[in-house]
Amino acid sequence: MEQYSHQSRFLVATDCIIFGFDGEALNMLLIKRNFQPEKGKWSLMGGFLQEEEDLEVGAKRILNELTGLDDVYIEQLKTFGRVDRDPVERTLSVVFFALINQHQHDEGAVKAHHAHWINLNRKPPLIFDHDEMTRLALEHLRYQAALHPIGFELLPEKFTIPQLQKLYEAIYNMKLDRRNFSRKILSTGLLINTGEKDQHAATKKASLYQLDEERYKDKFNSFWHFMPHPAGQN
Amino acid sequence: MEQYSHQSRFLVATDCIIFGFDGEALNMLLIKRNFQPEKGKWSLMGGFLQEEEDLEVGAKRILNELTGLDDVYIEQLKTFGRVDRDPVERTLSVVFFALINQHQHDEGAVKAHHAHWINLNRKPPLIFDHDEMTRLALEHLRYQAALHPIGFELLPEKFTIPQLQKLYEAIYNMKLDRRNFSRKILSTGLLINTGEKDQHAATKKASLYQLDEERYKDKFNSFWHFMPHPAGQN
DNA sequence: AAAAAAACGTGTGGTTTTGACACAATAAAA
DNA sequence: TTTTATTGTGTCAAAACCACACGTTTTTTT
Repeated sequence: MEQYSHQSRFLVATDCIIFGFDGEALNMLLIKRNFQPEKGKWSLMGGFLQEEEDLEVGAKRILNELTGLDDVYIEQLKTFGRVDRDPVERTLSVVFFALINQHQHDEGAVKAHHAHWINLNRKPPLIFDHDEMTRLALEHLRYQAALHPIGFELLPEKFTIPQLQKLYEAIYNMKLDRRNFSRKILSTGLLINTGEKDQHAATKKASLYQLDEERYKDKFNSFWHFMPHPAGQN
Repeated sequence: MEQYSHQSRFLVATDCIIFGFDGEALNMLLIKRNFQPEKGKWSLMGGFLQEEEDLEVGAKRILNELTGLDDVYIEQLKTFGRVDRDPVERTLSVVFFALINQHQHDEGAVKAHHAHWINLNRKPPLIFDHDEMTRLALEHLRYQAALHPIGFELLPEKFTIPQLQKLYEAIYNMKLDRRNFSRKILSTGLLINTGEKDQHAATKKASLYQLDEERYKDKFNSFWHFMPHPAGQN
């Protein structure tokens, strides 16, 4: 069959926005390009889609190449297609959104790609339309994290409630009330107290929790309001 | 510059999921293909992306071709890229999600494309991965409508609260309490009572409302809970 | 060794929001 | 003019929310 032969064909790339959390601030993994075009500038990690490769597989390939990680939380975010978004040749970019446990990645692979964890509040300008992609991803993260129990993807398997709170505070750039936050999170029934205590802590040691995987899958799409409602918003 | 010359290029299509509401049920606009492949089967409206065309422009072109409408609410939903999703040749499809006022479209254009408004509850199987696209779109509609004041896009400019409620009931396939629904919707402050009454009604005439465009834009991204919380969900 | 400091865990109370439900008002039809 | 269908407004108890207080645990300070 040759019905499509007269249609145009396009380059398709995948770019990944990789968020990580170091316990204090929200970071993203960026690379300093050592190839043309825009050599030396900051950009998202990306690559071209291969002939026989599914989109998500392509994204995971790129993620694995950079972080050494395999089981990463990713979502397809949006496809960017402005005609002139890549000065070399028109390229569509399917943008993926990834959350990883920052302390688990492969240092070597990161170094090899000239990649760095950059605090979101100190992000340099990126090439092409990567700033726009980043804005969208952050918006999406805020949206998702307010409604779904997604933050766990950024934390180690076992974590404390105060750690989780710090993560939320970093995501939204706001202070939260310790007691209300704890009550809200626990009321989801998604957390299991392991009985262990966080030995890192300098003062009173907080309990370590882990996800109840069963309930997590079940209730992922329930609606929640993890963020407080500023008075008068409704 | 020729840096990308050795990379693969792909066909890129746009498919549109077009939702409409006839006052009773939620419908989508589907076409009966009169061309190969899969001639005679039902499918979404779609078309190939053109060389110098932005993605959203392409989607709007296709929408306009089918409905005659120009200012349509659309969102990019997701890009489908399974290697074998189109049997003729690998084609990526960027799926758009459109909400239109069903009573405003161009009958002629619809007929010319062998298109029909099909009640979502009686949707026939569609070609390729269009069923999966539809599922995702419905899920997205439910998600969006539960949290954002998006339903208005499916109604005429002036509408009554009971009309809006019927729309929500159609979206979620559930009955809602009239009084609570009204209270919730009005509490958003997004509706202006025009003072007019709906002259269609057979009994007591309901007030016609319209969107407060100003506040709508401002508050679109506020969080709401338009759907009731079944007891014990949280 | 005792006191201070820091951070954690749980509780309380007033306010707001929610969901279930009742009743009066309006307009056409019988 | 009665009946019927539908709309607008109100009530109340339960639940959720937020602001805030207090006691506990562990390290640091003196």
